[in-house]
Amino acid sequence: MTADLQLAKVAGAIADAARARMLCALLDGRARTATELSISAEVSSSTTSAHLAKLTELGFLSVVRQGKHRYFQLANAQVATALEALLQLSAPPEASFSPTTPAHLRYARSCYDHLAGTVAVALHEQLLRQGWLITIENQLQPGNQHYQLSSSGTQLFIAMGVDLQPKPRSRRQYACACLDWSERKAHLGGYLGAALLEMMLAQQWLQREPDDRVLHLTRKGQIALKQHFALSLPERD
Amino acid sequence: MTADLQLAKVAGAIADAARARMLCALLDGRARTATELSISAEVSSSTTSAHLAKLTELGFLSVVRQGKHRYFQLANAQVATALEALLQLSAPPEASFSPTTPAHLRYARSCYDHLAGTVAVALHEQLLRQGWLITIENQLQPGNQHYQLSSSGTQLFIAMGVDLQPKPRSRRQYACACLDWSERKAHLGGYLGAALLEMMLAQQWLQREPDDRVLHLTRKGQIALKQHFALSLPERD
DNA sequence: TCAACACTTCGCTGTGGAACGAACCATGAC
DNA sequence: GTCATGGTTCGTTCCACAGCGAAGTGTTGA
Repeated sequence: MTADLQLAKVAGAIADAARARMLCALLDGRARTATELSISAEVSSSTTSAHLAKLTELGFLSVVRQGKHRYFQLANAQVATALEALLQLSAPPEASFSPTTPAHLRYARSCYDHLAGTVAVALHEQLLRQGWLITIENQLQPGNQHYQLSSSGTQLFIAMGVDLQPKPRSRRQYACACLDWSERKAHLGGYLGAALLEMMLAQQWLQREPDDRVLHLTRKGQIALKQHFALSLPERD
Repeated sequence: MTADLQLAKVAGAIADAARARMLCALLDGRARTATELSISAEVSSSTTSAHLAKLTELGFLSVVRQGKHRYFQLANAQVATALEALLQLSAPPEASFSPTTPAHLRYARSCYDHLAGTVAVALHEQLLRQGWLITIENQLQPGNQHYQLSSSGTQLFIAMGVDLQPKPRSRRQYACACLDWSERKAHLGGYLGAALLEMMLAQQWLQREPDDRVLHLTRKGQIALKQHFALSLPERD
């Protein structure tokens, strides 16, 4: 199939009010059951089933069976970032000088399963600047930026309680640069990015807004970022 | 209107075979007449007219009247990058270790009106590393990375014959970071990026493949990049 | 002024696909 | 076993919209 038809097909998967609502609901990276999604999308369960089948078949979603529930989530970070790109387009083009993304979303949010926004970009920069994260030269994939932890970085992450062991047999990238749409700079993605966010949530550095992908940087988180990463971030909210 | 409905609407603009073909045809940044686009899309002129009206109204395209012709082109680089993001999604997700973008596209291509791909990213890095390009701290738009030429950079660009005067009354960014989808790193966008590409094409450093956004780095271009930017790039093709 | 051309508007047709309810298949609880 | 619950499959309805041709508008150039 030619590229243009593929493009139309992929866009078609998003171009429906119900499916768009489901995808937006999943943008925070959490998994949801079909019923939960049918409520978000405001359609019947049978309709939902058809939509989810379509999205799964096209590679937007992945499914996990658990008992009689089926949990759906975004299949990978690429999907999340493409959705964010499209969301940016809905804002009025060239709208004077005001940034297009709402401030609270721009500051800290979840992108699939890792952290995105101003905070994430600042953190990513600091990790590289301090030599905690090292770029791997990769001949096979010169495009994608890949990282590994330096020995000092490993120490730091262990000290903070980040789980550094990816699940066995996982084919996922260990650590890589992921484009931050609102910031237009990279933040940390891959397994390490996900593990880091998990720790930050567990430790209450960040709090999820219920049913939303906005993340709130707590006072505790601010102090911890300064302490562990020597990163001073302004307050917000 | 809520974000999810906007998302569906924007995706809907792309989710049609004819419109997708038109958008792909415009991805190289060149402007085309309605008739040319109707041929690309393989539909009648009346159908084409309706499609183009829709795309223009939604902010995907901009139009310039010239005599009895109407020239259409992508409205801004954000549109081009969002389209590229979607195109990436059509590739099989997590397809083992092979990069998703075809090699010739990944190496050098036009993204709207400036250069993208491996070459563009390498160039962008070098411009910053050598201090020819300087980051502007911008309080109003902390997200977008903006640049200006240093005095040595200005000299360099003038020596190469790049036109450094933006059109008067242009509200376009002078120079900014633009995300490179295949590389996942930034390249140079904005007015300066466009002027640079224009010079490179005029000087035959790069050649356009007819009716395609693939760019071919010529022998002359390779030598010039080394001479002016101290940038050694491998051959391709 | 008129013919040629580029494009738009209008009216009509046909189809893809989104919606629902009812019936059906699982799984888990009792 | 029986019942409740989560999800899918099927059949049907219905509407949005892409498609076309014919007629209309506007511009150029002879």
